Order: sequence, then structure tokens, then C-alpha cells
Amino acid sequence: MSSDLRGFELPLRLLLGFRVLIDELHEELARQGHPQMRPMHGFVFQAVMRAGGRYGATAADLGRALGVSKQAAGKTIDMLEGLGYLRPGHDPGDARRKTYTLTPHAYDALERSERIFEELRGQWAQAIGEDRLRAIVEDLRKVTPPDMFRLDTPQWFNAP
Amino acid sequence: MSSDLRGFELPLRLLLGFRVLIDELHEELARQGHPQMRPMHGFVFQAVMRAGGRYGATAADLGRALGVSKQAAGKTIDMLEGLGYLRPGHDPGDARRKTYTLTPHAYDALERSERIFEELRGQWAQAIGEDRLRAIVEDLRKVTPPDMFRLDTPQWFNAP
DNA sequence: CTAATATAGACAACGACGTTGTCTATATAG
DNA sequence: CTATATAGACAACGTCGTTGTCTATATTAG
Repeated sequence: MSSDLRGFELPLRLLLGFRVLIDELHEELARQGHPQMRPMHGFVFQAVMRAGGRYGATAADLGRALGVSKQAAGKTIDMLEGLGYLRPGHDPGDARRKTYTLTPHAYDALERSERIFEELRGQWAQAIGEDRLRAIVEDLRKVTPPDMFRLDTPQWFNAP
Repeated sequence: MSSDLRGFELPLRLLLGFRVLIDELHEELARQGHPQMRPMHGFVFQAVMRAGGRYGATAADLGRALGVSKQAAGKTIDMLEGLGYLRPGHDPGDARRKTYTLTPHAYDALERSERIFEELRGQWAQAIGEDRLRAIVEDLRKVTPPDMFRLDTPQWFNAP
């Protein structure tokens, strides 16, 4: 674990940091009534809110937002509807659009995620210092793109 | 992109940082004679070196190291053998074991990856400062597990 | 030495999840 | 009015993971 990964350590630590946060988030979410939530879902919820129009987002909207085909987005929507996180609607101005919006259950999950992330952030701040933690986020902003929602769906992202 | 992702920003930045580094690595690797390398492969190479015995690693070794089934590991091995990154051998002390070791082509890829990562690290250091960059890695060590090689194979990790 | 158990590897069936392609219905632009 | 673009449904398929089964080889217990 020592000398043979000088250059490899930075990317690896970034990935591990992400995974630690996401894994702990979902362990806690499961305890708080959302055992079916997957890492991908939070991003999908965000995308549903952003990508849609006034009456919600369509599969095509979602596909564009997440960087997948509309068919793949449609399957994700079906699953989330089945889990009670999305509900169908329609756009009175365009009969083609079959829209979806977040249910209260989904907002609950988002709010809980927010709180859990803040708790985890607090733990990290305790471990490394609030200033250093803030510095990490500020620094990463300088070297990462501003658009956060093209994720190209990693598979472990979807793992149960 | 502003207020509705307070708690979400830290994990997202970590992921984006990882993706930026990995994507740029592979763009450059492709230019340097390794267009077929995928994000997963570097980890597999590391695992082949670590997980195996004196005569190389088997599919079962690799599966354990990467957290996937031996069948999945076997398919990965087949692909990497086809690309010229692994070559078969055998263990004189155990006729069951069908071992694999890295080819010179794989070592070339590893060395180039190392150099490219150092370059990217240099770019980041220029953007945010060498001390801050070092701090990021040191801090992340404190909040991430020491064992880095259980990755559970994300799919985009495998994307072309 | 032999018998029971564990492990390596091959093979097959299957499942999750993504893709592309085709088709119809509705909007929108010329 | 007509041509083009887009939404959505449906189907076929590819990739990559899984589990289950089978044989060969090692290892351990009696």
C-alpha cells in the first residue's frame, strides 16, 4: 500500500472518499425508512427537479440530463415509480409529454439525505478540521467541471 | 448549481475529481499507445501483482481481490489476455492453478499511467497549490479505509 | 493409505441494465 | 397543408455480472 502508488493515490483517495460517504449515507437512509434507495437515485431526483418543465420531467428529459438513452431513463423511472418515489402527470400544453414529479416520499428521502450528509460532513470536520474540509471543497471546485449531472451511470452506482 | 446542494457538494466534488483525473489519464494513455485501456484495468493490474503467488494470480485470486466472482474475474482476464496485457503461466506446485502475470505491455501501461498521474497532479498543484494538494491527500487518508482494492466494479469504470 | 472435504477452473443458464432500431402520435416550422 | 422533429412504446440485442453444476487436483482426518 506504500510506494507503488504514488501517482495513483490522489484519484484513489477521491474515489474512496466518495464511496465512504455514499455507503454511509445509504446505510443510514436504509435505517430511516428508505432501504430501497440506491446511490443513483439521489442524482435522479435532482435531475427530475431540474430537467423537467413546469409539469415535471419526461424520460427523454431525464435521459438528456443523466447522459443515458431515453429508454434507459424510462426504465429507471418505472422502477422509481414502483418504489413510490415518482408519480406520473401530464403537460396540458403538449399531449406527447408523459411527465413525472417527485412524491412526498422522495422529498423525504432528499431531506434525510441532506441531513445525513451534513452529519457526515461534521464527522469529517472533526477528523480533519473544518477549515481543511472547506479547503478541500473549494480546491476541488477549481479543478472540476461546474456541471455535475452528467454521470453516465456507473453500475456500482446502481448496486442494491 | 447553487443552494440546493449544500450537503451534496462534498461527495459530488470527490467523484468529479476522480472522474476528471481518470478521464484525462485515459485520453492521454490512448494517445500513448494504449487506446484499449479502461479505467478498471489499472486496478486489475495492481490486483494481479498483489493477489497472486510467486507464479502469478488466478481468476479466483483476482475475484477475491476485486470483490467479484471468479467467473467475472475470469472474463476480465480473458479480455486482458486478448489485449496483450496478461499472459498465462502455471504453478509448478499446484496443477489446479492457472496463473496469469503482467506482460511488458502492461508494465508499460502502468509506468505511463504513473507518469501521467504525476503530470496531472502537477497541474492540480499549479491550480490550487502544492501544499493544499498534499493536504487533500493527507486528510482523505484520515477518513477513508486503508485497503483500496475492493472496488466492486462500477460499470462506467468499464466503459470504453 | 484411504476417505472426506475444499478449492481451481470450465461450462451453461440467467438476470440486470444498458444500447439501437422501428413505429405511432403529437407539435412545430416553412 | 406539408415536412420535419420529438415523445413514447415495443422489441431485439450486447455486455457484464451472477449462481449452479461438474471435473480435476490438493489437503486433511481417520
